[in-house]
Amino acid sequence: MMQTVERSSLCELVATRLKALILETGLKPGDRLPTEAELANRFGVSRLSLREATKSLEFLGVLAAKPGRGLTVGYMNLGRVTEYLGFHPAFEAVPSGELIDSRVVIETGVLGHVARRMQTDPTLYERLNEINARLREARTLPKFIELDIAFHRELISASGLSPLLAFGDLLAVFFARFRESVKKAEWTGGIASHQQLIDALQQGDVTKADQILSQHIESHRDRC
Amino acid sequence: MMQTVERSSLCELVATRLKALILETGLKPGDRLPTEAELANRFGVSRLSLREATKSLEFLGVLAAKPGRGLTVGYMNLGRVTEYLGFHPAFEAVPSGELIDSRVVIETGVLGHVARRMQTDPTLYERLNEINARLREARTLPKFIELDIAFHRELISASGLSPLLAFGDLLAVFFARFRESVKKAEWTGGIASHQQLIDALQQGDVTKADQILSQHIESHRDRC
DNA sequence: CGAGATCAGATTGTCTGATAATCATACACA
DNA sequence: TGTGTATGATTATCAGACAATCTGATCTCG
Repeated sequence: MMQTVERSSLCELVATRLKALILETGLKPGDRLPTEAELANRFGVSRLSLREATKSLEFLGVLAAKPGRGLTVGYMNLGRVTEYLGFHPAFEAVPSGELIDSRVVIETGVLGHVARRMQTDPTLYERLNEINARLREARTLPKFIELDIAFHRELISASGLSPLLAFGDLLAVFFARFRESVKKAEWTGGIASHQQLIDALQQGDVTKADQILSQHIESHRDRC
Repeated sequence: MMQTVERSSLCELVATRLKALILETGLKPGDRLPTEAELANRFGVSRLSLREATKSLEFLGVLAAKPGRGLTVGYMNLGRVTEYLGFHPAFEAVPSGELIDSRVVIETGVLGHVARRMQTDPTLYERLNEINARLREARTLPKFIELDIAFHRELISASGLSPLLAFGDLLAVFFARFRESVKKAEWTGGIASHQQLIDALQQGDVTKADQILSQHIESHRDRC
């Protein structure tokens, strides 16, 4: 008998059933699941095998477990995923050009939304401006990198599109390798670009903002 | 002694050390790690605790384990992540409007790249055209949905930007709820939009393609 | 001498059972 | 009524064992 289908390990089968259980019973984040012992019994596996599955799901944030309290549906934190995906050597295979192009797509894509929201919410401009101000006072490379990441994150955040913010965070991890090689002389130019960008946005000139930002990100292309 | 800091579970500590191990020794996908027994011994934990960490990382695709062969660095498959993140009830909280806007940003953002690549690679147009042809012959809603997803995936894929393709897959999962409510009468219009889109792209008219695609995706906004 | 089959060792997969740590709840007491 | 304590429930971690499976070396036969 050809059992060509990849023999899913017990762990994966259990994970699939747990997923189905959550879906079928319509559990929401915070709701409690049956105990490990009962789930193991219900699925017909040992408690250990069940634990390997719950641990994996817990790692993703799908589930949360506390001693004395039991298993609950988790609140899904993408940070864990980005942390363990971003470092991975498999992603070094992604050509630098694709990373840059992808960032340009996402960051320029949100500019229209940002400009529109700036009209009604003045704190957006203030927050971006404040980060850029702190950027001017940065004296060390790590500090500069930290604030530069914060600026671009705030930019996407200002669009109010949370899915893109999650994507941006993931991209930022991969992008770290570029920023390491930034020369100190280039700081000033970068900060000036930021300022032109947010000023253009506040004036509602999306086309100009787009042009500035594209050029700003493209400047990484020479390196690496 | 205030130990207010969240006491990371052993599993998480081990996962962190495993990550560090891969980074420090510069292991690449396919390379072998020490055995579970040795790692457990090195980290000072039981083999079971170590296994919970490796299982979690295996789930993400960071590691791969085979009996008789040992642990190796994995090839990182994002499909697993999207499968278990996409279904999660926590994401139902994301407003529909944000999902639509995010999709517009990504899909219209790649149009320029697609049009450029179409100039040198005629198979891109052919592939999109073929999916749309099969779309015309679809008779059931599930088949229609499947092909519609395939079309939009192919569109992003044609840009050659693999990071955005991964994001698009993730978004597609969340988007499933919209497609369920598509009326049969709307199929025809959608297919026509697809055709106008790829024709505009082949002619290099990115502005026109942008306009068609935006309107096409925006049409979902009424539903929900 | 070479190629295929076979066997032994190594390694992960899974199980059983037990103890410690932690939390939620009910209860007794002031 | 409010508070502190005790109890039970539940997960966290451990130890040891056996089965399943793969890798690589050895052996046999042409």
